[in-house]
Amino acid sequence: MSSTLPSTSRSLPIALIRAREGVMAPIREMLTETGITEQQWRVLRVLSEHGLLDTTTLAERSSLLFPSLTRIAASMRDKGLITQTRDEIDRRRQLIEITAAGQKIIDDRTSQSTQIVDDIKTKLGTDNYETLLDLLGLLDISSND
Amino acid sequence: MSSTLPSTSRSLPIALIRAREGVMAPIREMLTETGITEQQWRVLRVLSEHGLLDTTTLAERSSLLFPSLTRIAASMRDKGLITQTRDEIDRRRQLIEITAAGQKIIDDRTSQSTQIVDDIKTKLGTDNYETLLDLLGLLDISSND
DNA sequence: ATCATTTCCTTAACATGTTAAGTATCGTGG
DNA sequence: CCACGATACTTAACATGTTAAGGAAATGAT
Repeated sequence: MSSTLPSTSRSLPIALIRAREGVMAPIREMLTETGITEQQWRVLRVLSEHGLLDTTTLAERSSLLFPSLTRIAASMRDKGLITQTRDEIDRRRQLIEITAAGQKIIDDRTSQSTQIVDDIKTKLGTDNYETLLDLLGLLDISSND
Repeated sequence: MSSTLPSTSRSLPIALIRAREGVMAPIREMLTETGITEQQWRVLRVLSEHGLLDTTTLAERSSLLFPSLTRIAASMRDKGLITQTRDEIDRRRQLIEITAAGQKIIDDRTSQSTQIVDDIKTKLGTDNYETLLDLLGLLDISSND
């Protein structure tokens, strides 16, 4: 007779939103100075880590939906942060690569970004931090079990 | 000299996004049948739990930004899910209340919603589930420590 | 080769996230 | 009572989330 929903104060979706907000607040603050958005930062991070990528792979690795990435990539191209080229073998594919200007943003902010993450680890404790990442991984659809 | 960012595959913000996506997917599926969005569902949940609320409190409890709630409330009013009245004491305040039609949505979906949450608990194990909520709470700014 | 299907991406439309500016009301010191 | 700042919301503007439809290139069966 489970006729009552759990209190919203103990709701997992809401807890995830609030935790994300807590984590992103200092990062967003940093990015405001840089003039890029959180999503653009994610794209730069992935491109910096993996090099040349097609749009599908990039969308997956940066956890962006395809239509969002289309717009974001166009904006980043206009800003000179990435280049878009067509795959000559499979002309449906688009290949995206980070530019020197894009890489410079990463380089300039790496130290600051690392500090923010360290602060969070300290706040939670390293063990808890790792536990949290593991538990979140269990909820991830794309890494199915 | 921490000159390298953590791999994006072990990034907390991205893990939070993906976990949220995993949790919300079945809920969103349920809500599609109902014809309301995830945020509207949250508003209904909070109103059902707490009764009459002013906009500020409602925004906070449903984890929505004020401008978003303004739009969402207007849309929900037009759908007949809530009522908006002005506070006669403090005429700046707006009081929002769930309607019978809104409550019916909650009632109709409570069982299904509970089942979804139970599935997640089972997937993680109850202990892990509680641990996860606790850890997420530590990241929440609004519940500062 | 040709047509249907699939794959990769773009566009469109609407809702929300986010920041900033604007409006109306309240409370307070002078 | 009045000017002032604070509070509670609204609007605006732009970026993203989300779903659906569309377009172009590859693939496979005939």
